[in-house]
Parts: sequence; structure tokens; C-alpha cells
Amino acid sequence: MPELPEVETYRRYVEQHAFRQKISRVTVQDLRILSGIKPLHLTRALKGGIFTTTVRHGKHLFVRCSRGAWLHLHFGMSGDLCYYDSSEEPPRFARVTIHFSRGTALAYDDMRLFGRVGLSENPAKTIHERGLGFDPLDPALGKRRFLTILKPRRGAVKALLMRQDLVAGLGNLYVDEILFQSGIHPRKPMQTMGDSQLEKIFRSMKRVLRATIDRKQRGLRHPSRFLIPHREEGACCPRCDGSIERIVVAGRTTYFCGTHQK
DNA sequence: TTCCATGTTCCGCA
DNA sequence: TTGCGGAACATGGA
Repeated sequence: MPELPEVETYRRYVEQHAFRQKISRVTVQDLRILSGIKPLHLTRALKGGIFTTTVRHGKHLFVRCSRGAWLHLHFGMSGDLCYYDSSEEPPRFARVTIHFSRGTALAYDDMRLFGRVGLSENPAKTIHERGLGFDPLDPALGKRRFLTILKPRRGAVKALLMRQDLVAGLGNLYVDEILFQSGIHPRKPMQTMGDSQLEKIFRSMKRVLRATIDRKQRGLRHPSRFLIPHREEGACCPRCDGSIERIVVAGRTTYFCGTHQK
């Protein structure tokens, strides 16, 4: 599930549930989920502390521990967080579990193991090292800067919007959604795009992400006017009388409306 | 049994 | 240098 709106939801989930309680124990159920650290490093960095701050950048989540280090989470294709009572059954694919002295626990659950759990000295440093671009919801990313980043590039607009070094946080689902709402074909070459079309993408991007985060927060699904609930070949377009087509762009399954996306 | 999957990275080729 | 296609990673669900 995890693209930017999902990771933002996890960030709020951590603040809501896992703050203000002492970390009593850390369990690593599967070593393959760790990035560049050993279980002992993780335990040393967290045990005895409390979580105090969160930072999200794109699809990356950082959680500061009062002992100084930041827990760094990336969710891959199937990562998830689950806060539960230790007396209950842990999630099926729990890979790392952080236990609190109150008798509760936060599990990092990831069926497919594409995600990673690590430590960071500080988020800014890690963001720089990973070469991540602006977060789409960063107020510093205005439309002028957005145009400056994308305009000189060549290639299909969808491929460029998915690049984490240009803008960090968009993935397959939400890029399709943004282009659907902008009325732009996912294969359209950047070189053929005018300023007004890029501005349209910029506005759709902020609107789609904000609306999705807000609805997730309230436990609601995607609006039926979104493409996301209609990701099926031959489905009726919820915006015009066209039908949804399925193609491959940048190696990823892509859904779009052949009628209103040009 | 086969195909597919909301992510990332690496490799070879143009 | 840049962009692209394909493969790999690991696993379960349809």
C-alpha cells in the first residue's frame, strides 16, 4: 500500500499510539528486513527510550527516540504498522516488534520483505544521502520550482513523476491518479508539455495527496470520482464517457482513460 | 499452476 | 549523460 499518503497515515499513527511510553524490548523476527545494522544496534538505540518526534519525507518515515537515534522505516510494497496489546496475536508478517513497558507493542509488518528498517543519525542527512527530491507537500515546493525540476527532463511524464530523486513520494497508483485528474496521457513526452499542463499536474498532485490523507484519517475510501476505485481494464471512466485502458509505462501497469487523457 | 502486485536497484544497450 | 527495458528481490493471493 505505501505511497506518500499511506506513509503520512503511518506517521500520524505512530504519534497517536507509540509516543509517551518507554521502550522495554525490541525483537527482530527476520534479519533480512534490517538495512545495514544488526539487531543489537537497534535494541541499543531504542531500549529504555521513548519516541518523541516523527518526520516523513516522501515514502520514508523517521521516528526519533529520546536516546538520540532516529528509527528509519521504508515500507516497500507491503509494509505496514500495527500497534497492539502484547497479549493479542501479533500480525502475521511482523518482522520487527518494539515492545513498550505498558504491555503494548508496535510491529513493523511486511509480507514481501521489500521494506527496510534501519537507523539514521538525522533525517536531513539520510534524505541527502539517498538523493531524494522535494516532498510534494513541502510548502517550499511551489509551482515554479516544480516546473524547473521537471521541464528540462526527457521521457514519459509518468516515468518522471515516479522518480524519487525529482519529487519524492509518488508511486504507481497516485501518479496514475494525478495524470487522470489532469487529463494527461501517462506516455506524453515531457518535451511536449506546456507550462499550463505542468501547473495542472502540480495542482492535481497537491489536491490528490491532501484529499487522500484527509480521507484516510477519517477512515473513508477514495472518492468514486477518482481513478483508483476503477483500476480495471474496460471499466467506465468516472469523469467522461470513455473506458479505462491498461498499458505498461516505465515497466509498471498503468491505467488511464483513453478518451479524456491526451 | 500461473500470473500479478501500491517499490527499489542494477545491468546492458541505445 | 540520459533514458529505457528487463530482471531480480520475496511472498502470498486471485
